[in-house]
Amino acid sequence: MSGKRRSTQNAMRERAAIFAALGDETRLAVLVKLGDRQPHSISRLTAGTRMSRQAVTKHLRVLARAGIVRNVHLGRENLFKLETPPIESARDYLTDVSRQWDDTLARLKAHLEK
Amino acid sequence: MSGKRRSTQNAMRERAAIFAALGDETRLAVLVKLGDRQPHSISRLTAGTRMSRQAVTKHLRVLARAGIVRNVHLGRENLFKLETPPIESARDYLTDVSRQWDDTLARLKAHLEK
DNA sequence: CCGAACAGCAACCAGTTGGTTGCCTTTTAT
DNA sequence: ATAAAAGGCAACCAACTGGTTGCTGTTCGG
Repeated sequence: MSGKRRSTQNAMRERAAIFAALGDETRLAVLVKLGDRQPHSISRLTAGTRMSRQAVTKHLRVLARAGIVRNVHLGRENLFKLETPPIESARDYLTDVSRQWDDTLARLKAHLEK
Repeated sequence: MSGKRRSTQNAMRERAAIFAALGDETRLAVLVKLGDRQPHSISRLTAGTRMSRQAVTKHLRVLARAGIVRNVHLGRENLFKLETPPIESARDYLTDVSRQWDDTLARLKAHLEK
């Protein structure tokens, strides 16, 4: 059915968005800072960065759109924290791509040994 | 030492390049086609793509520069095949990021904050 | 209450990306 | 020997990205 095809294409697009979000050095640096699982304010994430606060804000928005990060407003601060599920999904996808051939072989073998 | 810091930054840049290369829907589609571990010619990869051959060529070059794909000229054909090590390295990095505060991250953070 | 800290919005800019088309070279097949 | 298949190269284009600056609004601390 074409419904299935569309859903896989959507999944594809989401994955591409996740990888694209990860495909920037400064965003990876932000993720490393968020790796302590604590919410960080934008100013905090900007400190020591040689970049403007707005630049960091834009990067955070990219990460948020990809679902890699989630934000919560607390008082005058906007706190961001790491969201692991999409990252894990992307990781699983990479395993699939690099193992496709092996999987096919394994399935074949299992079928033959039945 | 700042030599170590530079090396982690280089690793960072390489990873960003890999993720950036993966961050495009049509490139992911190419990778899926290459998932059978067999070398494919550019024309073959273009077939059924609604895209021009040159567009596919550009995408392949992006993947090649990231080390995800390797090409070999055979006669008049240019054959591309999947190269798994960088993909696996990227996957491992994602596991590190999503894992709770493991020591790889701790070391990375220490170096970046120095 | 008032200044400073935190942040959003908009405009703008240069460089990169993703794609096209046109033309040329090399290799294969008949 | 020659036409078709495979692909490289260059120019060009629109759209997106990553970054800046300037200004405004809100919330906290003294």
